[in-house]
Amino acid sequence: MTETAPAPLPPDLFDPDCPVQSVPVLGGRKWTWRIMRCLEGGPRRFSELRVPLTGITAKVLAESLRAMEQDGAVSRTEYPENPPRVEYALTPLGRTLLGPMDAVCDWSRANLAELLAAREAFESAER
Amino acid sequence: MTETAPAPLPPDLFDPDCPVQSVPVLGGRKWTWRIMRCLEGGPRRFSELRVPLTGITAKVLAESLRAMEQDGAVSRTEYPENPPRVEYALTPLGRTLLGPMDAVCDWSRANLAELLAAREAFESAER
DNA sequence: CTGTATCCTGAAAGATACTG
DNA sequence: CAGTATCTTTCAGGATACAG
Repeated sequence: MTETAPAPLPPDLFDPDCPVQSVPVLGGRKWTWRIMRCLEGGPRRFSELRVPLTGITAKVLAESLRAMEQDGAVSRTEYPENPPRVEYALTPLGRTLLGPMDAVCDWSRANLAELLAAREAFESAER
Repeated sequence: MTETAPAPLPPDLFDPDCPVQSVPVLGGRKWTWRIMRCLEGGPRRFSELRVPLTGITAKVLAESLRAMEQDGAVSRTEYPENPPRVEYALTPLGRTLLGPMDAVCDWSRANLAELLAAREAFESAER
């Protein structure tokens, strides 16, 4: 058995219809992770979100929030006042995502140095 | 204390230089998660990867692999044979990412139904 | 077999101006 | 305050052909 027998592949995960492919809420959007973090501490208004999310435009924030609302991770509450007030908050479903997100964030922090070193080494090797 | 005092925001995570912002390896790419999974069982050749990754083009696979190699998550070993053989494998660093990835994948599987329901409810409410 | 070289498309993001 | 309406930019991704 010295032959390199190809190890078996995981069964699912490879058809386009697999749940994980939709990697919901996180799907390719740039700001979703940070928005989730901003809402972690409680409900926030539109303008309150814009402050910590440096550089985000109103348009992109509105689009992102609507996508997250659509996926059931964020709720939007409109108060019929003047001037208008709207509050965004994590739903119970959204909160359950914080744990898995932490796992990835912690990994990023813990391995950032090694990762940057790898990038530098790659640069050096290429030239 | 009936006033809605804005809860404090997490300290970091919001400046553009924060480690987590680079969310390495995963950064916005469409195929990285699946490629990681394909390599989980052991080293694989370029053409072996193309099979389970239905629909990926050679160009995109090559680009993705190079990005992952650059981040130190994947190693590339070239064998000077004819015809040429190249094997890709997860590095030790890459392997440590599998755990956090599992957390998100498991979440996706566990909450897919609720998520799809939320999308339908959103559709209904909009019209 | 393992890629690269072009060209093209589409979706997200950014800039700017304006509205209820 | 909380967005929308346009327009432009950017870049990952896809299609196809070709190369070492």
